[in-house]
Amino acid sequence: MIKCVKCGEVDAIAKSGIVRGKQRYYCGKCDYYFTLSSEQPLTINHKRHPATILDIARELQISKSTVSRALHGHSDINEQTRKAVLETARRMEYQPNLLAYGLAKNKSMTVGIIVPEFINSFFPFIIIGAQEVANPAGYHVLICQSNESYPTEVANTNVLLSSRVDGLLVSLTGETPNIDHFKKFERAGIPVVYFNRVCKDTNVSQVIVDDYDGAFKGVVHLIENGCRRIAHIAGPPNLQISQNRLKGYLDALAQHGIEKDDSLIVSYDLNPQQATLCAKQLFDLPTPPDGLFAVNDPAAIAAMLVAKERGIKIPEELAVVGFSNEPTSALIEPGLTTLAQPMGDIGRTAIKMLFDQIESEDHETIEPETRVLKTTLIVRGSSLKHK
Amino acid sequence: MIKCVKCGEVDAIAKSGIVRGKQRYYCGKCDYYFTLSSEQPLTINHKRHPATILDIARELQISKSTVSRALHGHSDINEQTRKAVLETARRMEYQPNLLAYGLAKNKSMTVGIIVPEFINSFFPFIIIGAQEVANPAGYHVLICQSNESYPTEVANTNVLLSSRVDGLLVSLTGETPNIDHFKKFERAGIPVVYFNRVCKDTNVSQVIVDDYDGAFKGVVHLIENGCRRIAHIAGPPNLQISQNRLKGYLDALAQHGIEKDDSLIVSYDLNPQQATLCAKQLFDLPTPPDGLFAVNDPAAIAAMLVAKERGIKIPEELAVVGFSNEPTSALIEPGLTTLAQPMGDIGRTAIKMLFDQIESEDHETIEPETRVLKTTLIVRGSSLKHK
DNA sequence: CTGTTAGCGCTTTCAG
DNA sequence: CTGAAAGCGCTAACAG
Repeated sequence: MIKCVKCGEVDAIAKSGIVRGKQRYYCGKCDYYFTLSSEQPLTINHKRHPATILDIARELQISKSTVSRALHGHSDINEQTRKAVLETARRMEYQPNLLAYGLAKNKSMTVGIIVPEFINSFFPFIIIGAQEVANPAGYHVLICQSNESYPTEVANTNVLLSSRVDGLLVSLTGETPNIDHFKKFERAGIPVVYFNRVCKDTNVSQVIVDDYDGAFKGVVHLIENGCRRIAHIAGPPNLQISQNRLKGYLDALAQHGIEKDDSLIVSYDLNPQQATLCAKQLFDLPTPPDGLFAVNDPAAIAAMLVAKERGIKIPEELAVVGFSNEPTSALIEPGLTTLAQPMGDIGRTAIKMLFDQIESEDHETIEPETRVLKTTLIVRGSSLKHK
Repeated sequence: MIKCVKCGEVDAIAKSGIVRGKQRYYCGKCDYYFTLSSEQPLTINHKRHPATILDIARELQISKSTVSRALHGHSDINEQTRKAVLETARRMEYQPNLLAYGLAKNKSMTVGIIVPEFINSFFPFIIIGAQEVANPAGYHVLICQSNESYPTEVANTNVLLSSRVDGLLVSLTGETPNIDHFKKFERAGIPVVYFNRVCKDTNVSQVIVDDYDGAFKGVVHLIENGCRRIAHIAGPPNLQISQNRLKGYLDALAQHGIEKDDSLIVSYDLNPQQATLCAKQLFDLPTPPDGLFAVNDPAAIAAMLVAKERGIKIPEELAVVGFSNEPTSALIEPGLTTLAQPMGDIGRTAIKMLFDQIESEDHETIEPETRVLKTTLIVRGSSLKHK
């Protein structure tokens, strides 16, 4: 309710245009034009209730539809009105209620991302890449950790479904047997892009690196450095990365006339302790390996620690190659030779593909696509026998 | 012929009255009541529209309030009705719409957490601790990265305000000059708990470690190992951790009769590259240090790399102590002596304090509290001159 | 024990 | 260019 600043009248007050971004009023009783100075205390009590568009509307004596339009820079809006709304919003510390927005638009402006863990730097780098694209577009990223546990991954999908995410990025756990739990998203019309740890299912969008090629390059590098008995700490068999890296390893051996020795291939479930056990098992072999290709850096590093403990000299007695180029690989001694993955690119590419699907009116029309990025062999001390 | 919808039995089926106009059946084999409507194909089209309580209500010919009550295990509900609702919900793949729930209850079941970065493992471990408490309580954690940038931190606060988080956990950036931007939460009645990187403001709830004590212990350890010229790579002056660790360093020196030398104290803005520069500056001194206490592990490790590059022997010519016990500290060579922080505990404690405030009806009544956790000196090779 | 009704804050036709 | 009104999915009195 507006009160004339001159005579105090409340009934005979009419709006009379907007000047300098402020609503001007006219008092019919004392024939006086005035604007409400911004010094006036606002009527909201933030304690009870954050400012809403209705508060702004009331303050300005306009409708909330107009406020909504002004806030979104709708074209059909008077410039003065727009300014006044924006100014009042600022003064009231108005923050749009994303819950209400999401409910009305059926769009949460949030994308989910499920990663197996974020203690190592690999997934954080990917998440950062994804956020670099998402945030400027006005989207938030809801990060879930499956903790390498299949049930947790399933639970995560339900959380994200409840949060009504507009899209989902996933890297599977080492024990995920199938992707049935992601079919729910498909049914709900929510696009999903898999990255890094994907499943056999080819009918999905995914971003991966050329694991076969990377593994091949890594193992060839070991062979060229004189290794003949090359062991492999492999990943869980359900993951494509494990299968492809194993294949790259095997093909590199075959192509160089080295016979495959099954006792040199041990499987690791991505659990750090198990990597240590795998390494011990390999070093306990009657004829221990002179080279090691591990499915990832943490496993390679765990093996290096075991080797050091046992006095096995790296790289002289054992040359080691990892996968991913975790920052730690450059810090340990000797430095770990590894296959660098473009982590930021993986995140950016994956979320761009996701946005393509989100933005396309009809998600069906987008063909599932597999984007394959390249790895780079980073040579460090752990593999250079002759030097 | 009637078939049990649960176990498929056909013989042990009996009629069991009529509920809401439908013939109800009872399966004696699996002790289950059902009506035939459940056999009918569901009417929802998930593509257009995920199941809502209204869909369940229509299917069961009951009101949506009843569905709501059944779903939340409200006591005043018929057990049979509850079961029917739950079963239908399952069949319809019903997922509660958190946006609608939040709007209605004015509670998003989400707490925000702002961390400066999550490439190092320190903050991830804290986040995991927080999630361990939050998830079982039905809360989600919305993770924001301020990226050590004050403007980004301010932007993050607005995002979280819009998301209507029920509470906030924050660790400040190295350049945050004040906490005015968090006052918005106070005004909105949203509790905030600061952790690790806090501000001078004592009138807030916070979880920190005893930085002074940790630094003191670390520096005394260096002195006891024969260091006399101990340098300090200090953190940004706006942070309490920097001030307190510096103070611990200074007091340890004073208490052992070692005079303070300002040229041995260099300040670092938490930017990795700058740590390297700081180290170089110290090693370029006419009389270089024989000991180094760094405000955190990344700085200590950066300094160790510079030292190695220059052929400075660690620990013989330079003993090093870091802070936090990042996993990498155990992997580099020599191992980095450091002050372990109970990261999981920090996260768990902080979010418990937050929940205490969220759950208390009147947030005002909770007195701001500062919880101080202990650090532990982890001695590794980087500091053991006599061995 | 269950149904009715009125919002929560925002968007979005549809009329002016 | 602006307003009125309906509705997004859910909760919460208030009646029965």
